[in-house]
Amino acid sequence: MAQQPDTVTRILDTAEVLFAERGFAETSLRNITSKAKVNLAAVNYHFGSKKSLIQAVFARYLDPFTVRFHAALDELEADHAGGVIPLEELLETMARSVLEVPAERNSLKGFMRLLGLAYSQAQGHLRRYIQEEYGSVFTRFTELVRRATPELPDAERFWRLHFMLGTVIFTLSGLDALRDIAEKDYGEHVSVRDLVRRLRPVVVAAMNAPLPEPAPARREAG
Amino acid sequence: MAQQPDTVTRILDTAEVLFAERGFAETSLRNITSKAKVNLAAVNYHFGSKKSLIQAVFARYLDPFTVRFHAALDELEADHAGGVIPLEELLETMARSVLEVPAERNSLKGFMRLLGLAYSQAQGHLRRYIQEEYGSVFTRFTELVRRATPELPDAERFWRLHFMLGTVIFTLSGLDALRDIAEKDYGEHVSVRDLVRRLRPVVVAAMNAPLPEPAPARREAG
DNA sequence: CATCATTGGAAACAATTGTTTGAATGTTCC
DNA sequence: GGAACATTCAAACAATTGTTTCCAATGATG
Repeated sequence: MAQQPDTVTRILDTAEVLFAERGFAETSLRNITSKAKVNLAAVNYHFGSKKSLIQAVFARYLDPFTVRFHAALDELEADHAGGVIPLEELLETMARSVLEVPAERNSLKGFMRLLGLAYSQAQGHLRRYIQEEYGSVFTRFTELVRRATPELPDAERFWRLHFMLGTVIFTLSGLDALRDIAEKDYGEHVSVRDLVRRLRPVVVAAMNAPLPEPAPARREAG
Repeated sequence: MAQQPDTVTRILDTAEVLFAERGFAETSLRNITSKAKVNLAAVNYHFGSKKSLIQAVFARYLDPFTVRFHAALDELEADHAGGVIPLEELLETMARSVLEVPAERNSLKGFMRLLGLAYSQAQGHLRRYIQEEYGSVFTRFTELVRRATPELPDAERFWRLHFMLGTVIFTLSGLDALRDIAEKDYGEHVSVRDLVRRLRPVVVAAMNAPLPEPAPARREAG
């Protein structure tokens, strides 16, 4: 019989799945511990609190991701030796880094749902935690995007990046439901890699879209 | 002194705000009733259960929205007398309909966050409720989009519409946080209408993006 | 006047929550 | 072996949850 993973890993594995399925508040520690076949107190013993468990679930993905992404960006910058890295390559690199980490554990879908939850579930502590721990890698990325799209006003680029972030997170986090519909209506099985392939031209076109008409002059308050 | 709205309205108003701020599970009935200054039992008396209250909050937006949207589409179809309605006009009409309803109560932001929650918080009953009650409007809309984009394969259009749905919901539901950043970093106050203005060219470009390269032939399983 | 739906208040309900405790067990190292 | 430490376990804790009940007051409707 295969050796059981240790308690900490079992808790993380189970918590990850349940959080992704139901959200944080809707998943009790008893749900987790019973499904993981560990004692209830084990969570507080190993992680201290439910909050910390949530953060630990994210850290297990984001720590290797940031390492990998930084390395990939290093390589990319070396290849272009001080020059500008084209937007397509930046996006490609990001997509590859995001896909690689959870691919090792066949949990891409779960990770995407977690990312979606991190944004949507108001859980203030999580947003703060992610921002503080992993903000720098995104700052680096957006700076490279800035150089790749010099014609875009800063504010416009900021918003478009978040538009695309929404596209990706929303789609991949709701993937199961959407996949069912797509398969039923178009008889087409969709893998995550198919989705990435479909996303590529859409994201590029969106980032390169013409600038919006300028805002109408605001009337002074009477 | 201004006449207090009746109990049902006070509950709905307060629940809407609190749900949008913290999510459904994180908002207790006692939170709602104490802030709304109504008795705890009033919720179960008027709505039956917390689930029904959640659905009622949504219905208060979606009922007038569907009426308005259907009417706007009727008008649009009449204008184009059997012909094809351009994609831009369809999107414009949708945006206008979405904006009009909550604008009357100055609660656009809250409504958007609610929409985001409806998708992200796994709350199965809510998704089912919305799908069953309001699915037909979206079916009608997507059919019109189909005629406006005949060059797109059906599956591709399906995915791109959901990409854009993600863009809009994600952005508008996280609006407060994003707005703070944008205002701090770019000294620019962003209204919802500004966002819609910025979204327009992005969404159009995304829908009209070139088709992705065909999927690589799948190797047969060995 | 009588009837009935609505409000308010307080209390209790049973269930579930995250967390803590203290004893039992296992593991490690001298 | 034995001391020191880490882990597991069942049980209990205090707090909060959605829901129900009972009773009194109110206001509108017939």
